[in-house]
Amino acid sequence: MTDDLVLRRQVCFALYAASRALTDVYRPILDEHGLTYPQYLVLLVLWERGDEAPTVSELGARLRLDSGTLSPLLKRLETAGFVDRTRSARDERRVEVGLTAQGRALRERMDEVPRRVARATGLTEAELIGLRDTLTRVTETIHRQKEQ
Amino acid sequence: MTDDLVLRRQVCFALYAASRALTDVYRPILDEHGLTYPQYLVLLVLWERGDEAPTVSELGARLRLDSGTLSPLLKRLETAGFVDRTRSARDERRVEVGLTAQGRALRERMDEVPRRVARATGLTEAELIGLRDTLTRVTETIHRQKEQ
DNA sequence: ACGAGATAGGTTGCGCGCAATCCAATTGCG
DNA sequence: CGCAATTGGATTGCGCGCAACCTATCTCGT
Repeated sequence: MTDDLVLRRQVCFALYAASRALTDVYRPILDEHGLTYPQYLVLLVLWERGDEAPTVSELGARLRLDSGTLSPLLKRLETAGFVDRTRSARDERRVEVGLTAQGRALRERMDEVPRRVARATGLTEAELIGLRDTLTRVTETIHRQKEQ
Repeated sequence: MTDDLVLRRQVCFALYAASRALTDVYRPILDEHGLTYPQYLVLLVLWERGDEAPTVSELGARLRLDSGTLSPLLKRLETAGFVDRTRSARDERRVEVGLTAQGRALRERMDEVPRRVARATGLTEAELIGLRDTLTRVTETIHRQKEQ
C-alpha cells in the first residue's frame, strides 16, 4: 500500500496547507493593527475572559502554547501597548496578563474580522461549524492520548 | 455580534490547533529518522515524482513554500544524506533536487506512517476523506482569490 | 521550622514560514 | 545584437513553536 505515501492523499498536508492559507487571510487584516496571528489569539482569550487577567500558564493551556512561545510574545504585546503583565501578589511565581485600555479598545475594531475570514474560505456556515467541530474532536483525541 | 470574537467559535483556531496536534503525532515517528515534518513533506513530493528531480520552485509550488524556507531546509536534507542538489545544465539558475539511495530507501520504512497517524486522529476513513477534501477546497479557494 | 520536590515563568537554541533584498542566468524586445 | 526586464535561488531578519535548561517561589511531609 505504498500509494498512501502520496502528498495529496494526506490529511495532514491538507491541514498544514489550510492552516497556513487561513493565516494568509488574516495577515493583511492583522497587519493594519501591528498584530501577528498568535498575538491575535492571545487577545481573543483576554477579550473572552473580561477582567480576569489569566496567568501565562492559563493562556498556555487555552492555546496549547508553552512559556517558551508565550514569554517573548507577551513581551511584544506589552511593548505594543495592548497588554500588561503583573506578578501576582499572592504567588510571586505567577504573572497575570491583563488588557490595557488600548487592548480593550481594539476589540470593537476587530468585530467583523472573523466574518471576513469565514467568507474567504468559501464554505457555508454549516460547513464551517462541521469543520470546526471535526477539527476540535481531532485535537482533543490526540491530546487525550498523549496524557497517557 | 461581538460574541463572534470568542476563541472556541473560531474555525481558524481549530485549524491551527489541529495542525499542531497532528504534527505532535508525527514528531516522535519522524524523529527516529532525524526528520522534521516539513522535511518529510519534501520527501513525500520527491517519492511521488520518482526520478523526475523537481527544481526548488516546483517543490515550492507543490508545498506552497518559498525559497526562503526551502533553501536552508534542502541544505539540511542534503547534509543528512537524503537528497542531492545539482545545478541544471540547461538553465544554470535552476537547482534540481533528487533523492539519494538513502532517501529512496527511507520510503519503505515510512510506509505505515500515514496509517499510524490517521488512527491517532480517531476519525473514520470516510471522515478523514471528507475532512481532507473540505480543507483542500478551502486552501484552493483562498489561493484562487489571492491571484487576483 | 526545614528541606525535598513541585510549580511558574524566563532563556537559549534550532527549524520553520514569510517578507524583503540580492545576485546570477536567461528571456525578450527594440 | 544589446540591454532592460524577468526568473530562480540564496540570504537576512523576525516571529513563532518547541525542547531543554535555569531560577525563584511555593507546598508539603516530617
